[in-house]
Amino acid sequence: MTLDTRITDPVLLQRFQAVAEETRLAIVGLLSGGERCVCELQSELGAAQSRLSFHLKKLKDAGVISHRRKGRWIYYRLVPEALEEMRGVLGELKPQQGDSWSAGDEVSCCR
Amino acid sequence: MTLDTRITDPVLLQRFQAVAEETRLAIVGLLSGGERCVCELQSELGAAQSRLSFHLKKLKDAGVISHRRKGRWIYYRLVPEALEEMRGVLGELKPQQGDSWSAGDEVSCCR
DNA sequence: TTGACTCATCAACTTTCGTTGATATATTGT
DNA sequence: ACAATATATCAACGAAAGTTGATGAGTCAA
Repeated sequence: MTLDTRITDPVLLQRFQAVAEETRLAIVGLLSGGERCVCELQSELGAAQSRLSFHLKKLKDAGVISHRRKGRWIYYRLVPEALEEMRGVLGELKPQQGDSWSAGDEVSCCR
Repeated sequence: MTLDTRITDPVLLQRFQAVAEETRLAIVGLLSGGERCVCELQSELGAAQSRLSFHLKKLKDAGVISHRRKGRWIYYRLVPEALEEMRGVLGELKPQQGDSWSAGDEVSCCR
């Protein structure tokens, strides 16, 4: 699949949006140490339960995390494939050879 | 530097925020094909000049793109180091060994 | 079944973000 | 110096996102 196709994928955008928030980036950081239940995240982040739930939903809807119930608790964990997808796209974004600053002699662009 | 240090870096967050918007992600996609001036982006994206300028500023403030003036035109291009930084953090986020779903026999988390 | 516990959802509110149109600044050609 | 062009900035507005407190729904133990 081309970069152009991948970068216009709404799901990709949704994933970047999911991660691009302070609390959610912190959540993702914590989950990289292994799965956690909400109450653990709650104490580790010092965030209200309602607020945490809101952010977990964003991450889950974007496919960045998944969850499973274990008794009363719900454990969240990262979805490596989602992170890999973002990583992959970022990796394709490097400018080509010859796109250097010092070149500076292209044709003018407008009109 | 530890993952914890990197993931709490405000600049990293700013970079994810910069990229996590439809127009800006499209800009980044276009710039991966080489530098462009604003008027080129304008026609390629069909976006108003003022709007484009707004988004370019976000990307620039986050260090995701840089610019140079060439006569009347200002050319923007990607900053590979910034993309690499994001990529690097995402790469460290993969869960460790033994963090599998089927394990399911950890101690209970709360109280 | 009742109460305690964990988590999700909702409505109201506040804050942040993106858009638009107008204006300002810099550069070039005449 | 002046007009035209390219881009940035600003203020006003609307829309989207985050926060808070209250309530609902599932689970467990007594």
